[in-house]
Amino acid sequence: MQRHGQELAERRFFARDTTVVARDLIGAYLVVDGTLRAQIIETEAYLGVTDAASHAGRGPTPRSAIMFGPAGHLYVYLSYGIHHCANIVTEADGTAGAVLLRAAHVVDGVAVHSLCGPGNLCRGLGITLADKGMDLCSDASRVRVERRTNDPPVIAGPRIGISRNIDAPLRFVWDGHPGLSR
DNA sequence: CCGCCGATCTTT
DNA sequence: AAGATCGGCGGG
Repeated sequence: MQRHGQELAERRFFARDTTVVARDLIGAYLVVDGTLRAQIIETEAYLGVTDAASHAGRGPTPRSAIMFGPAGHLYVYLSYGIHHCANIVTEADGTAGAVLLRAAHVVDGVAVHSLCGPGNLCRGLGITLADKGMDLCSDASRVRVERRTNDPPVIAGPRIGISRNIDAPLRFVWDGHPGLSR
């Protein structure tokens, strides 16, 4: 695995405004099992009780309670009974928020490829419901986040695949990234 | 308890 | 355009 030397994201990085974190995560690296590196190229922000599209939009439920907890933990849910979707919890403890990881560009030294779509991303990185609640800020966790060292061009737009609160520009994409084909 | 429907993806 | 596939959640 290549050494990049970036700093690992601390809890205070995630414990900020969800929209800001979603934008700042573009270009950051997911490091999985210490062997797989994937640079994030697309995210979406899901807010708290004010966001009808968010799982936290109607207050905490057994599934979404983790979104109200401390930042830096992984919120994973099952989509359409088939796919896993991974989020990173944001905001101060007690305030709901999470960033959905939608696409990443894998750089493992041998094969370089993109994982487009949240289900494909989880599949490619081996993230399942078993990883729900994982603390990304713990040395013991198999998934870590490395902060980016420079700012890629980022475009904001409406989120994808939702039927409520459809206009809010809470989707963030690395503008012009070659791996972003669908 | 029952029924609906989704932060998706693949195939037709 | 539609099917796979199932758990969470809201209504009764």
